[in-house]
Amino acid sequence: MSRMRVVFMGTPEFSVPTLQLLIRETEVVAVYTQPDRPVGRGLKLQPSPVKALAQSHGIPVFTPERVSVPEEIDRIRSLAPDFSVVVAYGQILKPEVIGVPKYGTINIHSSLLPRWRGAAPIQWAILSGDRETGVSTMLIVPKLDAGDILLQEATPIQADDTAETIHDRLSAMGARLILPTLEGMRNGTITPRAQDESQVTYAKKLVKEMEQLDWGVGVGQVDLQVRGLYPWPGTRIETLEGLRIKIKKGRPAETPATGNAGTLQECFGRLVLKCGDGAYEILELQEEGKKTVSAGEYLNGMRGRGLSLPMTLKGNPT
RNA sequence: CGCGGGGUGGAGCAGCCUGGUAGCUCGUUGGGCUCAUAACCCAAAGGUCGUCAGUUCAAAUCUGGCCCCCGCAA
Repeated sequence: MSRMRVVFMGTPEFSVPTLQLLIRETEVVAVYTQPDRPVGRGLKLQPSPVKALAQSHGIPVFTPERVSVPEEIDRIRSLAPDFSVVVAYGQILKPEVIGVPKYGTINIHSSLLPRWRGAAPIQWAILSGDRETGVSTMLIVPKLDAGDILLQEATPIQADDTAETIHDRLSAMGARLILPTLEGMRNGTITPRAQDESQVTYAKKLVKEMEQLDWGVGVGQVDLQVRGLYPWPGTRIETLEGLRIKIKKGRPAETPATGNAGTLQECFGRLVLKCGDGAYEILELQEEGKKTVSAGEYLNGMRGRGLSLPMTLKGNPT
């Protein structure tokens, strides 16, 4: 059986496992990714993870600001691809681009569609307290994440899962799903399934401001935010003294804390945040400009600085 | 030249502005108390204060170069 000719479109780390697999099992004739961006301290221009991988395999890489222009469409057409595979590319494809490949343009989306169409499906699944999430392969249509579903695989969201752990898991799961999807589409053994529009939810893009913790909500919701927004944008609290602290890891406390909501306190040697309806134990945190430390280390440092608990947080509960 | 914080015994921090005995909390080791303990008490070990050079009678502290780490922004 001849190897399938694939055009790959993707950009971040999430796309890498799928590209790796495609490079091994198919003929990747071209890779499209976002142009190099200034990234990191010093704002040096950095290639995307996808670009770095493709180049290391000698695959032609294209980084147009807009892929849906005649020049690029002609180029893709000349490559005569069997499929285009799109994984977190970061550009909207026009119908003329979608229509080029012989068997179709396939997308890997990190949710169990029709739930969580949009930009941040992993985070919203956690923030909403979903019991499970997963990946879907689907046909790309001009409407955002609305194409027919091809294959899906689910994974439970555990109590200690964060957006980071789910991201890594779904990234690998997506890669596992791509070959069966392509083969199924080429052989006609997969029947595209329309999304149930009544079940659609949208995962709107995350913004920096979401890091601000509303400590007036319940402990359960605080836990969902800490895990769902980790590692970005994270969860931040600020004390009246002006300490700006990011909660990196935590969990609902085993023992209820006394005192008012919105105070940071020490409780049996543990660092605890009193919320609307209980106490949240902070396990790892990071003060602005400093490195991440465990709660125990942070308490030690506080004593060295002459600071003492409890401390009151800024912000108003809803 | 994007903005900013930091490198001090094993860990996390203070001291630096206003140069002149190395401080705090924890950990480690030994001893004590206790039926017992992650609790408490006593004692001890452990640091060329990132690095190179300069100023000075004297530098963790002031000046300049270099290395490394981190936050923001993207």
